[in-house]
Amino acid sequence: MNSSDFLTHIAYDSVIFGFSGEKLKILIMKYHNTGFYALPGGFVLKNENLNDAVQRGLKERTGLDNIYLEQFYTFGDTARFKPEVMATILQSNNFSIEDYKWMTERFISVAYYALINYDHVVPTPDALSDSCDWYAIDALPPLMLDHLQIVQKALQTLRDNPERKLVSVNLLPTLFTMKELQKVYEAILGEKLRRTTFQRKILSLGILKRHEKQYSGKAHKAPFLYSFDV
Amino acid sequence: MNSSDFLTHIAYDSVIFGFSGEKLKILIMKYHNTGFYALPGGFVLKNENLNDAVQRGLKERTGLDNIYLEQFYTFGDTARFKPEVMATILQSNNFSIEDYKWMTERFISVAYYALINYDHVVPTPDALSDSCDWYAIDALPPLMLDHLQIVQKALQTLRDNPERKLVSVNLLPTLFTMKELQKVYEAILGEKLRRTTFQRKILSLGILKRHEKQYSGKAHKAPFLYSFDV
DNA sequence: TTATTATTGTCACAAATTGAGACAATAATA
DNA sequence: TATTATTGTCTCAATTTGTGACAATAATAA
Repeated sequence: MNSSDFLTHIAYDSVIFGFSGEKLKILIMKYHNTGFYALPGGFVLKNENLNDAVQRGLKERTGLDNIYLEQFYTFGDTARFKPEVMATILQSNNFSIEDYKWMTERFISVAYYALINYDHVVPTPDALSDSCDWYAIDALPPLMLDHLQIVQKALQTLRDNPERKLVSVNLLPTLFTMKELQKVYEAILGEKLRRTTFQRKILSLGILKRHEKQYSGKAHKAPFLYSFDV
Repeated sequence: MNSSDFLTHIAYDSVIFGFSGEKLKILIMKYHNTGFYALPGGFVLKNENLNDAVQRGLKERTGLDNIYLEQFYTFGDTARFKPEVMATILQSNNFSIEDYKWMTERFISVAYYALINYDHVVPTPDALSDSCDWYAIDALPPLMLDHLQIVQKALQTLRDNPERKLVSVNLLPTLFTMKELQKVYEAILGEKLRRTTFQRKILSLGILKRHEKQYSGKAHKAPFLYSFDV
């Protein structure tokens, strides 16, 4: 695969949300020697569907495979074009600026978000990056270019329709308790919810299947386990 | 302006919704000599914001100026790449295929929708097209490429959040009656609404300002006129 | 065995929202 | 002056949501 296999001027960026009991976090990559923090992103092959490119690129860059991605906005301001940033990254990785000239041109970036249960995956950085870590959404490092703006728009999109997207399907293990489900909603919405109202509401949607109880060893009534049934 | 001023592989398409008392309609262009029906679309200049390109292009192609546009999806499947279609259009307009080779390459298209009151504007076709007409959403001509799919996704987006986007602002004249407003909602949602419930609900949102009555000359009580107050 | 503790599932009642119809108040016409 | 069509508003029922109460556990401590 070489430079000329990619569509020029088109990139994607992804906001990978993870959840693990308490907080909503985001996957951030750090580029070698530059100190640049960035969202996982990449390019589209000339004969590849845009959506497939995102799946492929994400697998290559983070090791994450087969995750549910939702496109939410395409960023195309000229202000996001900072040729010196990409030049610095290329140089730090000993890529020839001549060969990768197309990478220093302006890009329009299609942004996606994904939701995963981060206990079940270990993201691994690719050759361009020296790390690939989770950061809580209220404690992000300084992100390069307009990536903070991209994160904020992703979060807004998520908050605007938490039920329609059935986000929790991907953020929880197959079987989960009502309390765990509630914590997902609270993390996304950024506010506490009332236990009884939440339980009644979510059950009335008819999307949950009830299973056996979960005996945790704690000194109290054991909660039922649920799975999504849609 | 010549070919090399544009970003390669990036296009936009727009779904312009119009309303005039009864039905929701869409603006469709017809290309010279080809019989192709298409959404108004265009390309992005190298030093131009994506959103500005759409405004500019729409003005050039249809004469519509300064309208509220909302980006809703970016279409990037390889299946939408049909080089022979663009070649046919170029030939029918006596454009040299050599000079406009970039136009026959694959495009990823960012789609926008707009909402306008179509009594107040007269869209006029550009040089590429021989017409620029309104079609009811349930009586569209056969559209080229994936343009029908784009229309359907636009409509879905609109239906999913008719209030958040305050769509009616742009579909109605400055002053309008409650009945006219109700008809807009009915056209978008594709269903009848209950008069009293609708009126109570919309008034409770506090986004309307009441003005003098409208004496239409009909033999019944005159309705108040409203405007949006946000 | 028997309290104790923390949490869960469910119910009950109030408050708020929505559904559905009734009805009086008009503008014009007959 | 009655008639007609439509509008603004009210009422009451039905549904949904907010809020707290409470009994039913699963483990632990006495």
